[in-house]
Amino acid sequence: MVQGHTSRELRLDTVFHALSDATRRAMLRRLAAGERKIGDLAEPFDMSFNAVSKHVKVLEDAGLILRRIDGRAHVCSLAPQPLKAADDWLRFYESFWSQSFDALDQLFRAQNEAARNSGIKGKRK
Amino acid sequence: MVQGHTSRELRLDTVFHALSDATRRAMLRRLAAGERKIGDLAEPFDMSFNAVSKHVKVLEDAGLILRRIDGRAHVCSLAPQPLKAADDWLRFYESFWSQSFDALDQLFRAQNEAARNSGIKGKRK
DNA sequence: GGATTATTCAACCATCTGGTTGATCTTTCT
DNA sequence: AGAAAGATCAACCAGATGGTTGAATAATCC
Repeated sequence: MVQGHTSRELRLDTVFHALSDATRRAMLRRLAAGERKIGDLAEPFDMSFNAVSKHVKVLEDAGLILRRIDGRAHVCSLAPQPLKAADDWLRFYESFWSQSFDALDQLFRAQNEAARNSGIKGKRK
Repeated sequence: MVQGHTSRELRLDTVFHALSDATRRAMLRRLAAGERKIGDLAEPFDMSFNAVSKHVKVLEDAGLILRRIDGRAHVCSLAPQPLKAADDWLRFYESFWSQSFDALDQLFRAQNEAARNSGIKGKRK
């Protein structure tokens, strides 16, 4: 019964979910170059304007973009803080991937860790 | 018609999706301490063993864990490479979040960038 | 005022998601 | 051999997701 479900966890849920779609990631890349109105964001994609509008909403709900209304146009800009939150979570694992151990090394290492930590089912059969 | 959909894109889709669930993130944290059999992974959570088994499959399909079969137990270990791929994607934005600019600074900056970069559809018709 | 532009909202649809239960399979214990 | 343990598979379900179309709203152009 761990299941903390802090608001920070919920936030990470929505941020990672927003990032799990290539269309939305491409939009963020585009916004890194500067503000874009939604129509401009839609232009490169082979889907309806409405579909793009929905993607923008997902990004907005995740806090990844800000929307400024300028006349009849909605202008979007990048809001990078949630990306930092996601990166903070990921960087916990930096030591694992930076050690360039291959699958076997990793297996060995993990086995050692398991033996030290749990001690339980060290050997079987 | 951008829509590259390289296999690397597909990979990021599945990795970010796998990370978008707090239960799965907790499992990865647990595996960072060493190998665990699926039953051990299931123990902290208030859900059926089968539900946990499905989560493990999602992580496995995303390449985030390896599974080794040991007698009747399936032993999981962390496979950190896809986490690095996700981090690589995220770090592109490091300059944005590290500059601690607030929303207004960012707006200003993005506007300048937009003026310099696009120029294209500044006005049409 | 009327047309056009930029966008949202609402309804619909197929598929995916995260959970459940029940049956099955293999391995280990006694 | 039979029971228990560890896990998968299959079917089912409610709700979310990603797309569509059509209608409505608000701002700008003529």
